[in-house]
Amino acid sequence: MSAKYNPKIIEKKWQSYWSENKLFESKVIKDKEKYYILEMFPYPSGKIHMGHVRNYTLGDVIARFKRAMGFNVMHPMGWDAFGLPAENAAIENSTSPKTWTYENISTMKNQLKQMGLSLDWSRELATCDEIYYHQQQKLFLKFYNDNLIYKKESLVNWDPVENTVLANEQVIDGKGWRSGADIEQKNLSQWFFKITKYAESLMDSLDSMDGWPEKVKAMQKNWIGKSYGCEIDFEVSSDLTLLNNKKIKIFTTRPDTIFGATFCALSPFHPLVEELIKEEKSIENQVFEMRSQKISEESIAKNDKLGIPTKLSIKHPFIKDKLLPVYIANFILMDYGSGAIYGCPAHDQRDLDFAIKYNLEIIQVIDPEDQTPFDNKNAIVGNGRLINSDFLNGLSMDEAKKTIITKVDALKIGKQTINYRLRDWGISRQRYWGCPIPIMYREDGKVIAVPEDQLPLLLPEDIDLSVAGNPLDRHPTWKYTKCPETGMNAIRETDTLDTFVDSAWYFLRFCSPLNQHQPFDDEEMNYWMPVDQYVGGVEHAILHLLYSRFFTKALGLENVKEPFNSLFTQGMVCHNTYKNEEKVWVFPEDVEKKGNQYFQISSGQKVTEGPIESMSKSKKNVIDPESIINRYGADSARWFMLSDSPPEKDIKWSESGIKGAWKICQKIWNLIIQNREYLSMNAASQDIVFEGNALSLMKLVHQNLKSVTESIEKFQMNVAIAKVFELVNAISKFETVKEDDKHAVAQSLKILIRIIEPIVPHLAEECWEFTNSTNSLLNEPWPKANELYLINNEVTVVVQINGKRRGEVLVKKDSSEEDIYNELKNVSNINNAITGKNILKSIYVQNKILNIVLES
RNA sequence: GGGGAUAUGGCGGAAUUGGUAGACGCGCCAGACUCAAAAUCUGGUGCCUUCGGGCGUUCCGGUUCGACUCCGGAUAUCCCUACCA
Repeated sequence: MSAKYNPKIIEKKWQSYWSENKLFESKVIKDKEKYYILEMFPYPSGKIHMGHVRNYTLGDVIARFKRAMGFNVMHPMGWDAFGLPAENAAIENSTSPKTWTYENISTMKNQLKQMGLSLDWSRELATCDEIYYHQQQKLFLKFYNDNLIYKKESLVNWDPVENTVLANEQVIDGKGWRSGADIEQKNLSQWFFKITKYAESLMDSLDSMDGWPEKVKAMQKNWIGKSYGCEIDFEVSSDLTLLNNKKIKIFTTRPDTIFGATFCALSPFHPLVEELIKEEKSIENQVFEMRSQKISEESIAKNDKLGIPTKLSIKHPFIKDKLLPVYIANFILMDYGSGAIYGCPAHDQRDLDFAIKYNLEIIQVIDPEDQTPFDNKNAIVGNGRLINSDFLNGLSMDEAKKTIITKVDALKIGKQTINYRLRDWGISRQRYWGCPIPIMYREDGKVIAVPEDQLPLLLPEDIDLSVAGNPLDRHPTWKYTKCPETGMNAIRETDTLDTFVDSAWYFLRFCSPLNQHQPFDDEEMNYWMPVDQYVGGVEHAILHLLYSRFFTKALGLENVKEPFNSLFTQGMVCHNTYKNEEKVWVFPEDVEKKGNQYFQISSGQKVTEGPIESMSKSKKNVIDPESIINRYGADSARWFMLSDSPPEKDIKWSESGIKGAWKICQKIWNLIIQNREYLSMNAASQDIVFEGNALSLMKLVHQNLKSVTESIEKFQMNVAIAKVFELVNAISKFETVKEDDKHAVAQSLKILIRIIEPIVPHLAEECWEFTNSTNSLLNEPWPKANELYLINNEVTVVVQINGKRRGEVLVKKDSSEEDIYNELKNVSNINNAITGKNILKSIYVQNKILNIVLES
């Protein structure tokens, strides 16, 4: 027991103690209420970063708090361990993805342990563990048999140099991020999860998910993008006999504008275009060019609207002999609606731009409510009544929509439809370091699922990554196999699964991570699921969270309809950025301030301060958690992560912030040291009736205890920290005069120690030792604020005149309005203000406020 | 273009949900200790003031005895999404 606060020593000591006594290992206890707290598991990139520190500290506070509140807490941790960076790193460092990944896991696990997190490491899993992806392959087969997986041709970004598919974010300005090659659009046969089958259900349950931030729910709703509309078949009229009388199905959310339709536009990927090319060779090149144009996301928005005229027309269903010309247009998406639209230029800006460019007819069919005249430049999109529309004239837009839908339905040329923006989830990746897909292609062309008893289908380890392309595809033996039924030759699927598949069910696996026979044990799963609190970054608001919800629904679990009861999305960790004279980013540690100017220490160059941005390696504005823990200790780092900003908002890393955290840790330690003999006093102090200063202290302590408890429950950790500060300051200033005072201090300190444990667990444990308690701190229940100290016999009532604060009076609790007026006679300025005036009204809120309204 | 969020001192941020605006921290100022500095401790700190007060939660308006909080409008910033028919 040294008198100096030494986090290095005490943090090690308690981490070993917790681990040796397996204090955070969890198991099913039937008659105890469970609490499953989960933070998004990390990708093992090498080292933990400040974002992890914040995320996991937040989760840990909740885990430790709930534990103290008497819950049976499960708080597991694992690794999102498959993925492309491992392949790249393996090439750079001439190692294997597997070695690289497991080495990183070991480093990062060690770092997480140094943070003092109350994690149940006995449940640790990595998605690249054979035991994990074995079970995942079984899930794949289940979904395959349930018809939730299918294969189809799909466009991908193809890097011709690396021989591989790239994700959208790996395509920068139309070029591959590594090779710099022009990226092509290639049609590849790929596997898909039928997530769209659950679009309705995924949408519906959002409304009842009260524990989720509105923001995230809104993002998911937009992503699913439900819209009501109408499909209408148009008959083709053409000189090309092969295409004449064919049908084009269009989707529209504005069937009311059908009389304003003046052209039809097809996606360049529309099946009819394929046929058209055969007939109309002259447009083939134009179509190919248009197809290849869709490369980078940003360039799409800037693209002009282009159309290729065709020899086709479609017949207007309600205007006899009216033909609408058919164009192939670059702004029509094949995978939304039916890949074909009719254009109504007067009431859609895109259609109008297109019509102007190609000199097409423009017919106004909505007379807007605000009577704005149509200027032929700005489409009228607001509400109004129908004009120029035959039998629809005079109707409102809603009435017109209904009328048309009824009509096309009766004519059997269309129907009302619901359309979703959500698309099926493409899960094929032409990559090595991922879960192999248990499928083979037999020589007779049949697709065969690998039987369950032949799983796991393991990744080969003798691979060659030095050549571009997928090593599984090039492997000399791996992909060759035989059909288990017929013995015919077969070739394995060489694509692996998207890593989002791995993370779409890991929360289920945590319930029984060692189970060799099934993905999860039903009994354990039914006890622990759903996750009570999920904590992670908002960047996963859509994909990961939607996929996880889809998996949970697709598994058809009886008792679990949604995986995450509550979701908390924490903000990012930001930091100053600096650039030197060469416009090169400079590490903050390499910057010193002299006067008003910044200089780079290593080069002596002048440095300019850039904007505060989220920590990222590329901008070099990162702070290494490990060095912070070495210098200040994990408790200080934890404290700072919680103290400065509300958890949902971004926090700015600052030297003064971490120093402040260090200071308060030290202050608490010194406070305990100074009063240690009181802490070990053995009197039955609970029964003491405190008076005077001691009573005031107890009141403050219990009020703050209540606030801290409520703040943690509301995730307002910064407020909880503020209340702890008040507590520490009050106890520090308290002077022990009488014997009872010592007991008041002892009780206060014990409460203090207990409630800081979720925040600074090592410090708290070390302090708790002074109490000589037989109960270890972790088993000490969360204290409950004593009602006795929460009640005040005297209250301050604020007195307002005409709504403005003019003074206050200290009165007995529950005093009447009359009592207040009596007291006011002694308050000169108020008394002066009201004497001789006519009191119009007097509003009195007991124990709070008296507002006197005077005649002016 | 569509959707969402936010706006409070020099700074990060509180405010029991309509009832003392600015808790707590940082910074700053003053003092104590010190030969001195660091550290620590004590006190002060929204703005203006003729010391009576006046003004203050982005701006304009409304509801109310009373508005940071509710309603209408404007501005700014941020995030998501993006030719979704």
